[in-house]
Amino acid sequence: MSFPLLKNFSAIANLVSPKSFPSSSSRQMHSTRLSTAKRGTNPSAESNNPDDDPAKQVRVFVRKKRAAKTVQAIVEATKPENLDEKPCSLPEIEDFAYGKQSSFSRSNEVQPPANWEKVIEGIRKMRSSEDAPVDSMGCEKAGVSLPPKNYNSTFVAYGFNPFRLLRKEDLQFSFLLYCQAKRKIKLLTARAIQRLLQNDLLSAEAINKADEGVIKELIHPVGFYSRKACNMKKVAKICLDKYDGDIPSTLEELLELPGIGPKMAHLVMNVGWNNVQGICVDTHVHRICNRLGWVSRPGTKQRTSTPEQTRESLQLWLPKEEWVPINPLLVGFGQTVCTPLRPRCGICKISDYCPSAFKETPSPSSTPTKKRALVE
DNA sequence: GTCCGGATGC
DNA sequence: GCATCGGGAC
Repeated sequence: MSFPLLKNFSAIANLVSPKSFPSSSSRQMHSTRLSTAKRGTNPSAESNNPDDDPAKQVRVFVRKKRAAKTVQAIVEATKPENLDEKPCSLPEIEDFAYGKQSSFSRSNEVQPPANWEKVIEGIRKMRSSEDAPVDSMGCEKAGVSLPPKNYNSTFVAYGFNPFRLLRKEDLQFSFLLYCQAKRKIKLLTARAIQRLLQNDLLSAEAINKADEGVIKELIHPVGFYSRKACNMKKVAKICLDKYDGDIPSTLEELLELPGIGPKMAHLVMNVGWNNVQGICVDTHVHRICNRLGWVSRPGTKQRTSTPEQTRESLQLWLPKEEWVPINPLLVGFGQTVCTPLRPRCGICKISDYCPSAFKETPSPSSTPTKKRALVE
């Protein structure tokens, strides 16, 4: 089936995942779960106002809670009393105290893993001779070598005319879209952004006015286009209402936007605002750091189970200069050599330093069978 | 047919 | 923890 024409609303409604728009039954479940909290105030009628929807309130509540938790963890880890005991004059810490820059724990208990510099050097060498999708479309590529908030070359790289985007806020917002649309396959993303641009849809204002179905059609080939279109509308509205069409400039506010989690928030902070608060950990960084034995769950030697754990563990020892470049480096490495399935240890030049080298299932057929066996 | 990718709900 | 989202790559 090709992509259906989104002519009528029911077609759209069918496409949108039930999780984005809870069905009446799931809404019922939510209200049951909320019973202790909600029933006392509004026992019977369910209002038509979407803001009164308990399911929505729960989602907002959970999102805020997650955001608060992430921020709290950073704040805790970098409180002066949790850093070195002596008053410290390091610029990073002074900056942190005033909320400017770093949130960098200087815990001296965590020793960097042996040979980590050789590993990074080795990966850099491998990366310079290969070509990974992230090289041609990664956000960092545009950000690192540019002054803050200057995305023009990103757009020029895609054949856009940056001068059509006159206002700084529009650039910021479109950058967020760009990050949201960021995909493995460069052409898909480029075309999606190009189509948005051709329709003058690269500003919060325009997205806010645009029809969701139209946005879906325009970004269609990217993954999760349905939910992304929905989130784009919501983000556009929030950006207009609260940030004057710009995007938020703090981690906490970014995390409150729908569809923006820790990974995206850090990426936007790092590249969009040139304000490094943490490492942007995606599945590649998560997987590779664990394979290398670079990270572990607090107090143990076990692998981390979530990217967030990996981020916290990695930040304990990785020097801050590496916080931004580590992401494109490992993503590229993960796309070409250290692949999720059947890593190519044979061509990997750092396998001598890797405790996981040649240890993961080399046979193509074994993985599905194994998985099935585990499930059953 | 299986994997990918992050956010999210359960 | 695990499924889900959508369609392309393998």
